[in-house]
Amino acid sequence: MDYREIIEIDNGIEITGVNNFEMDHTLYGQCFRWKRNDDGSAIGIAMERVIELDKKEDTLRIYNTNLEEFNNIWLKYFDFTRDYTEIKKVLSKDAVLKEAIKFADGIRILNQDKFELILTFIISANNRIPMIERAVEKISNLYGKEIEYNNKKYYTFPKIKDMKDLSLEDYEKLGVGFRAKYLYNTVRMLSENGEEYLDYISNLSMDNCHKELQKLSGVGPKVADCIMLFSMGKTAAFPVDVWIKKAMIFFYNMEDMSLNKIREESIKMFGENAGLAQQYLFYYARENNINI
DNA sequence: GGGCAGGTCTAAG
DNA sequence: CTTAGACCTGCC
Repeated sequence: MDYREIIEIDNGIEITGVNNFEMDHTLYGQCFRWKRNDDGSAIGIAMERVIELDKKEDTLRIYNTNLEEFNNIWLKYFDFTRDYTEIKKVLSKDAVLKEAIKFADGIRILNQDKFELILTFIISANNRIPMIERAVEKISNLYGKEIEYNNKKYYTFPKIKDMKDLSLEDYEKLGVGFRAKYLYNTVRMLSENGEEYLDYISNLSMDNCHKELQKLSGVGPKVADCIMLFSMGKTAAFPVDVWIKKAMIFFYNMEDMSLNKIREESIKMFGENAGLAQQYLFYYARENNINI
């Protein structure tokens, strides 16, 4: 268990005895809708809600929520049903991971909305984070639901039904460049496949899920792995991007082989928690700006 | 100004 | 099944 007790406070909840969670390690790599304040606290729009996070020592406060909502939504979203101490113990048998974990020991996997993950990570392909954030915000402002918090307006990420009738021109106005047609095709396909389709996919085996997701326009092996890891609870998924490729070659002396082979080898090495290993390694590699 | 960014698509061997 | 090239856009 990665926390001790949860109590309701004024306009929120307080979780004490929090282990294995640092906001800086978790919020900004997997999601594009968290904003960091200067004091380290954060505000984010997720699961059709706005919440604020503030952590001091091992006490985490979540504002604009309550106990019931925490149990129904945020418990799963922040992956508090998983025991990271145990996972880290297993992964630490690997010397490289032991170091990487020391460096980013507060990583958790966020269990996000599937549709949001698909669209935002299609946009992420060969793109920069500020541009991705801008596009995701634009989509939300245009097609999401307006919600108010502290006299300010926020916009949730839309549902499939909110976007199913958009034209290609609508997508081109988002400033996503060549990815506009990917989004257009994917939303149409998801809409045609019906509401249950994404739940159906998420229940498939690793390999079948990975293959099925790549039928979506703009979804290749890397984005498919991100979707599986960040929204479908598939912790064995191992997204291979340029940084992870560098890391596997640099730290594990892997040959400079194809991305798919690096993926296969890594999943073989790290097993059911390969995705968590990927997160530690990604953070480690990127923060240290390793070069080969 | 050319190069590049959390890859994917397409065409061709 | 594997692999080069092109690709929007904005910032260095």
